[in-house]
Amino acid sequence: MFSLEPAALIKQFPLFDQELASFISEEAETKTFNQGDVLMRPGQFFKYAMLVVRGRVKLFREGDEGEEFFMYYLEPGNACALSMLCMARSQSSSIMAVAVEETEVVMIPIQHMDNLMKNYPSWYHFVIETYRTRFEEVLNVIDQIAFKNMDQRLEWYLKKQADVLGPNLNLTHQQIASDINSSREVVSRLLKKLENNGTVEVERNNIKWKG
Amino acid sequence: MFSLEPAALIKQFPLFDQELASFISEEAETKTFNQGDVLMRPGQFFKYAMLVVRGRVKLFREGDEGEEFFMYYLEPGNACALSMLCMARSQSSSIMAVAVEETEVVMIPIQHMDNLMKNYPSWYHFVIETYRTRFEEVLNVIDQIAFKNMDQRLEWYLKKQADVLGPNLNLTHQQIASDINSSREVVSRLLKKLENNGTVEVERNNIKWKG
DNA sequence: AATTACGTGTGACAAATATCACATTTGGAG
DNA sequence: CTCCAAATGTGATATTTGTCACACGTAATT
Repeated sequence: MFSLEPAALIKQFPLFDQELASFISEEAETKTFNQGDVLMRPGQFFKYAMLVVRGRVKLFREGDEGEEFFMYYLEPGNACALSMLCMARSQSSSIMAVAVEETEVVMIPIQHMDNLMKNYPSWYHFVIETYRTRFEEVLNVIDQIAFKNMDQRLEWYLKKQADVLGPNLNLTHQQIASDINSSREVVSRLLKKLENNGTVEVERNNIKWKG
Repeated sequence: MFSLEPAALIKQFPLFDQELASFISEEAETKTFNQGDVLMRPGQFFKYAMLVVRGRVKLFREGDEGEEFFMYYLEPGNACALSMLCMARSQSSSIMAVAVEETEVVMIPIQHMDNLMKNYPSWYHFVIETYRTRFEEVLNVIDQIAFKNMDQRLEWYLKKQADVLGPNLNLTHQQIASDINSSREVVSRLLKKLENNGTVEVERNNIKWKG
């Protein structure tokens, strides 16, 4: 469990200064999500800015026929950029966020945003940094799907997974195919190629990244 | 030519209030770019937040082999989100911005950002709105290239162009192909289909959108 | 041990898109 | 007008990716 102490906040969010951490400690709550819980769905309205302090959240785009296209993970120390972007007008978003393990989130009611922006410069820097990182991430996704073939995209995907989840990836080929919007057979074949390369080792329900 | 009067600013940027417009009027400059001028290139550092007041700027992602993948246009009243995101740390960006016609831009030196954020709530709302719009735009791009076939992507592309440039699009098939990362022949064939549909009329150097 | 569900492997084929080679049209420059 | 360069049209073919049908292996269950 995460304690909403200023010191703990600063440890998770090094950009925060003392005053900001104190304020959030006073005004925010934490909430725990179970694996599979939805933090954000298309059309939802935001009441809180959400900062991850434990666990892991998967962000993906939903296609018209229910395809789930993986975009990125939020880890402890990350904030959900969308929850901060949309708050100003409680706009709807078009992206799904799901906890992939038990996940704890600091929830800051959106009515504090103006105050935070105005009186806590370190909050503003944190927000900017959050936007910047996510924007960059999304641009990288575009690079991949616009310019690269499946084999490169698969490799990039596995690398990104390994960066976050560690080198042992408990994924079925079907899950991967869904995340990169391909098909199981294609993924199986490409994985075999990567295995011959020495880039991965493939077992049932497990892929070991050796890049 | 754009006059940096508060009233003119508010007309272009309705979210601005009087104080903000006065401040910008005092501290910013305008700069005119000719057609083809580069406003932003990968790796460049930002000294100004840039607000478009006249003309039109094309934003696109560059592939490793020089492909140019179209993302969106900035029109009068829009700001370059990247120029605001990166300023905080003068980060490098990985996206190109080129004027497609003579374009005038209000340049606000980045050293004013903290002050603007702190003391001008309408600035902060404008920034949030800018981010939100651009993020949404980029997510739509991902939708298209992740889930749609070329014919749908072409149609979407033409519609987006027509929304900005009007129904008469002075584009060659080659330019379109480059913008959607396809090839001229494919674009020609798909355009013919759309013409049979009644969605467009195709002439040399000109496509009339009738969606 | 037999059964079952699930994950994976594989070949044949289909569809979408890219590429190549070359023909044809069109508008403008001389 | 003539000619040239640019833009477009078109068929043949290659490549990439998706789909289908079914075989096989493995782990859990009865």
